[in-house]
Amino acid sequence: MNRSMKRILITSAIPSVNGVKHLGNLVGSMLPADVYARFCRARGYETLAICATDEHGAPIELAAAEEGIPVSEYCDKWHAVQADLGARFGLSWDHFGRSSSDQNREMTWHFARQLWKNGHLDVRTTKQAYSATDGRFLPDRYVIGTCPHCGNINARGDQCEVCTRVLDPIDLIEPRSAVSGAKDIEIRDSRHLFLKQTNFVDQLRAWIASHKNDWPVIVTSIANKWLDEGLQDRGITRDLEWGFPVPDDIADGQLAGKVFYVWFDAPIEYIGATKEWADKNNLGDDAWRDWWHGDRAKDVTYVEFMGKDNVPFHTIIFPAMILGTGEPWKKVDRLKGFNYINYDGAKFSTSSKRGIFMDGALDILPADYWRYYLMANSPESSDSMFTWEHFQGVINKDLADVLGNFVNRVTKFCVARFDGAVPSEGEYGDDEKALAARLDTLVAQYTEHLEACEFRKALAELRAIWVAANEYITVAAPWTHFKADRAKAAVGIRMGLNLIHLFGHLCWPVMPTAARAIHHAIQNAPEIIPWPSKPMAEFLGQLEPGQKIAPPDVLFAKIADEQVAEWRARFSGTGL
RNA sequence: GGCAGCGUAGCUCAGUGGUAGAGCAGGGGAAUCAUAAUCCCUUGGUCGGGGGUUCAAAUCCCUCCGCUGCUACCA
Repeated sequence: MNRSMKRILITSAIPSVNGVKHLGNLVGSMLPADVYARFCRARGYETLAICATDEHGAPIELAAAEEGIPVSEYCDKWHAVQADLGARFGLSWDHFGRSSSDQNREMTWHFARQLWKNGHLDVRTTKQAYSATDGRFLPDRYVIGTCPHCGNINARGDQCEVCTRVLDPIDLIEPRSAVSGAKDIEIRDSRHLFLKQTNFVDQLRAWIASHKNDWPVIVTSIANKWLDEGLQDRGITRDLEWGFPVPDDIADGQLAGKVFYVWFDAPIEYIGATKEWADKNNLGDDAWRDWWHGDRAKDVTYVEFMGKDNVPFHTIIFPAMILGTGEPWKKVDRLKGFNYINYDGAKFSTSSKRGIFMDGALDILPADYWRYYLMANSPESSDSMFTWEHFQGVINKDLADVLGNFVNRVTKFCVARFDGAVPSEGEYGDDEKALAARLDTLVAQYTEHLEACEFRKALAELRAIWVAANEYITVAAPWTHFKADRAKAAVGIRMGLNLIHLFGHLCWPVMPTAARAIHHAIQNAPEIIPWPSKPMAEFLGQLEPGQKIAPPDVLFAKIADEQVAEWRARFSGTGL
């Protein structure tokens, strides 16, 4: 393994296995992680991109019950669906794991044992709602009753959505089970393990302060808010059937029958999934350590992608767990947190099917349309807004007109006038030199922004590169010069073809399929299309005269007003 | 209620102390290779309201209004 290479470990917040994810889930974690991973591979960095489904927790247990199938079967089914949709969206994970894996169970037990051994876990007795009819403990939010503050008869046990007050199920008047409606709710004592997060406040504060300038504001402000409000020790076990059982050697078996809290084992799955990846590829029992542990992972830069809802778990709880092990685990270096994308003025909603989900998105348009739009408008500094008009405008203008039409006009003209081969006549002159100089700047800026995971800015540069090409071809005007000065026209088309070749390289991290189609117009593309490292003057002069080209079909079809009307109706959700 | 973020052109957003910006949309022109696609020029904003600090404020402080999120058992 070449250890002089830059090494980048990338994780996306792992999506709940529970159903198909919407574009809001995609845009904050999986998609930017993939664009960055592809960029890193294109640059030749040693890259490992990890994601997984999060398969534990009460909602999953209950969803399986609702479908009437065993939880493991439910997870198998939806993991496969999500893996398929991810692949169809071009998400190029090195491994898409499962938090319920054997590897993750071992890793979770290891973390728990270390924390227990080091005195960072407590056994405490808590009051939990129990439904005899359901035969189970109920999470707070699955107990429904009348709010003692405002009288709302459908208040949830964790919080009343009408008066927004935080509740305890004990407070509810006439509590009932959200699962069965049963009214025989009783409060029982239940022992649980607690992570003594308070042991790590100072270390966490210092660590977060050290990232004040390289993490987004949204990330440090959320993390500091938690610290400022005072950390509470956190329960890390639950009264559920489905999950990793607490081993008997922790607390002398006092936790028999309990499982670990989903948020305890979910972040560990980043490591567990790396082990799954190593096992799958027969890399040996210790290969995962090269990314995660001690000196073996010393040269790794670890980058995490997530929506803002996930930030507390990745800045406070998981780091506290890592600190508590007393072991040299890799901690996140760059934490890219995202805000939310709203749909036509309100939130995407999984429960009311409002908004666009990954399967529906692919039903109507290829993945690259979505990838480009979402990254060009990613909610980096604040929540962003999806509207169909805006989406239509961006796709039609940027992709169909500025990029697609450039490829089309140059290749078609080349076929009509130069026999479909790279013309050989003429020499590059001042216009071509000026273009190369301008592109040196734009490509460098595009590269810097991708390196910094500044996706909106990066894609604005990419677009500026396409615009520069259109400006050039307008001035070069080969269609005007063709009759009087064939060599001059040849120079313009040769440059145009080289520009298309450049686009194939530059688009690949964002739009892998379209990038390959663009590159294939000129010549075959390697599996990973490498990042241009040469100066533009050289890169744009590399196509061999006489080489045949192959004009592609329409790369990006325009979106018609009628389609927009149809899609708006289709995706408006069940609430309308 | 508490905390956090946001409020800049018709729309989506940059800009965090030094003469208000981009893309789209709108207006005018050029070109006719191309998916009627491109290129050039251009209209447009008392930077949510008010107060303060400063030689200078979209930017810092205070206050008010509005929107959004979080509030620890939804991930």
